[in-house]
Amino acid sequence: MKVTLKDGSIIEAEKGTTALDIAGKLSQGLKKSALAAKIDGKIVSLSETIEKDCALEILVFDDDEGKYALRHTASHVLAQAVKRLFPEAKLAIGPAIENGFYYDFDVETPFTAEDLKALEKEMAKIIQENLPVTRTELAREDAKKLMAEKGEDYKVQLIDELPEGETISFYTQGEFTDLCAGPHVSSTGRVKNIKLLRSAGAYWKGNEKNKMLQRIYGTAFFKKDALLAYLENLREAEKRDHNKLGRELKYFTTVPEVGQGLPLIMPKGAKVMQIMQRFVEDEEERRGYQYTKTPLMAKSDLYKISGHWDHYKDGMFVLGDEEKDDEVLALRPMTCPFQFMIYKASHHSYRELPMKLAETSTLFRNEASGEMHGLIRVRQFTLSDAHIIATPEQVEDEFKDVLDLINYMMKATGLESDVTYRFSKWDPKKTEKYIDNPEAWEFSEALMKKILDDIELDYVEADGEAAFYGPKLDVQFKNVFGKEDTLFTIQMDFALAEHFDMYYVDANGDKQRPYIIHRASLGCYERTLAVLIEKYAGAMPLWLAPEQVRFLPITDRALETCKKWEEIFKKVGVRATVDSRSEKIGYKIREGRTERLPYMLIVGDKEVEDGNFAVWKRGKGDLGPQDAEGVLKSILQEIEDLVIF
RNA sequence: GCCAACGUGGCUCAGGGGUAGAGCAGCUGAUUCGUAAUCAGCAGGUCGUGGGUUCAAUUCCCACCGUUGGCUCCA
Repeated sequence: MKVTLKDGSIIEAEKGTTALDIAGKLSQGLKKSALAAKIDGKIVSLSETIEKDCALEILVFDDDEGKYALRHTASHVLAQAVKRLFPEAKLAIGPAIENGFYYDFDVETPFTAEDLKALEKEMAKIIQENLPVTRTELAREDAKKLMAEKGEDYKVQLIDELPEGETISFYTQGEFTDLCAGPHVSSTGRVKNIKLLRSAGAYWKGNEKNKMLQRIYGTAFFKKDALLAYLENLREAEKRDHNKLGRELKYFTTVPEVGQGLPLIMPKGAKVMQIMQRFVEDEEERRGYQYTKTPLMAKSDLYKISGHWDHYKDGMFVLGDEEKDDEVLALRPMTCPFQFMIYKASHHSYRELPMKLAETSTLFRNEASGEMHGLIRVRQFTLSDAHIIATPEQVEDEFKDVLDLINYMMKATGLESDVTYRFSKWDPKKTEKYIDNPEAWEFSEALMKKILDDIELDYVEADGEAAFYGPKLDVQFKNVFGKEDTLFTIQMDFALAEHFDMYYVDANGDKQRPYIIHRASLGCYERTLAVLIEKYAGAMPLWLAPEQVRFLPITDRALETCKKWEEIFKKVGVRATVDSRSEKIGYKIREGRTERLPYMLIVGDKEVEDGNFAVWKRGKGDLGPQDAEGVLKSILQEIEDLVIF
């Protein structure tokens, strides 16, 4: 029997040898670090026997599949520990996920921090016991019977939902058996380094109508050092949390009297937002966008036309009572219907298209209380919003132009390497969530896919993430906790032009329906600010820094010179201040460092005399004395280089 | 909205059934200093809010509000 290895070499093996045996033949080291195998492209456990010629790859922890196998087994070890300590717990599901694993349990009382510690100890024991993990297959009825006997109602339900003809497999380690497709590592001893991170509630099958189960999150690594490094990383990342750092650095605050999800943006935060807004508005006007200013609220009539009343009412702040009042108003959750009314206020020729209407738009969404998070999920936010009304022929180019604009914004803010793209599609099963027009969905999703493939964008597809009126391309960013949020979005809309009866007159004098692209360019400013704080750990890029330069006089004798230069810097547009307090220079520098100032220019008797600044630069430290005018010029140059490229 | 943890001066935190403490920040004064904290003094809290238990509650119990991590939802 011939087995082809990853490097193309072929070795002879007897029928019935296992993947692990072959790993051992190759090297003892590989045998030790092997976690799973890939046979003819299929991921399997190492205990899998090989019966015919095949291609074999031994997977280790550095391979994603190896990682998943190890962490998947770790989740079984957790479940086994839970069963030992809490025999009444019912098992739900327990997959490996990015950076770790979780397992959902149905228990009477939620797990406490002490429970997690005890479970971790028990898991260490199970790992110590080094129980072999073995696979068995059962017929559907036998599988159901086995799980029903054990009282595992959720597993019975899972078996019922498996498609006809599917192999039903179980994995057993010691006294513990779990329904599972695998693959797993060969024994519990391979799991080695585990850490339980937290417990949290989670709905069975992710549906809020179902029972809430208790989920335990954990992680596992092959090497202890890697686990420790990962935990250290988590702690480091949390220090960058915008919700902590943004408050510490006085970018924003919240007070109970104002309310949840309603942050108060402080001068530093407002300055960064203002800089971004000016940048966005200038750039968009250059690209042919026209700015509008529309009301923050409207009668319910408007939202009824757009469909928001039917699809989005729960998310809106409604002023008044539909039963009692003649007129019911609502704060706007979106800008589109308002700008559509502007479009409709006059007749349009195809010659005027594409028409690009932009607005720096404040929106209101009544998020549920548990959903608010710092500046990332709020109830009022300001979006650099726009709607492009175009002929069908123009849609493709316009879509590409929007992507180009977004790219430019991401380069300017330095976020381009931190984002991923998500092609958000509808879900035909969720009819209540989406406009019912299957052909239009199929058509617009196909069009969008063509554009994305055309420009060779690297994206993932996500079902059920579309807007109610059409598919989207979302630009996603992960926060310090690894949670993903949308930063920018481009949405294809085939429905609202119809709802609003928008049209243009074509070359033949006939009325035609335009296409509409909804898009946000620098996302919403609150969220973008949060993302920037996290990415830069509060050290804003020079062009966005609320305070770019601070002059530090060493003695009061240098104060006049500092004030004179402050005026000059301000005149040419550099945001500069003077720290005029009678404190020691070390104290002022320490404070400037904690505030992440990009530049501190220190002026003492020597500098006054020589016309120099002693330059302190963020990330570089003391650069020594430099010619004052030269410093100003180089700072101006540096700012320009960051924005124009 | 659901599951859980948490809530003590502006911030970080200690304490704990007999009405509260530290450091930083603030204020006042002194110091004029060369690259991460000068010294001294002063002031600041009805311990998130409201109920209950108790002779007595900031501490124990309940509700609400808020914060945090998940779930659901979403820019």
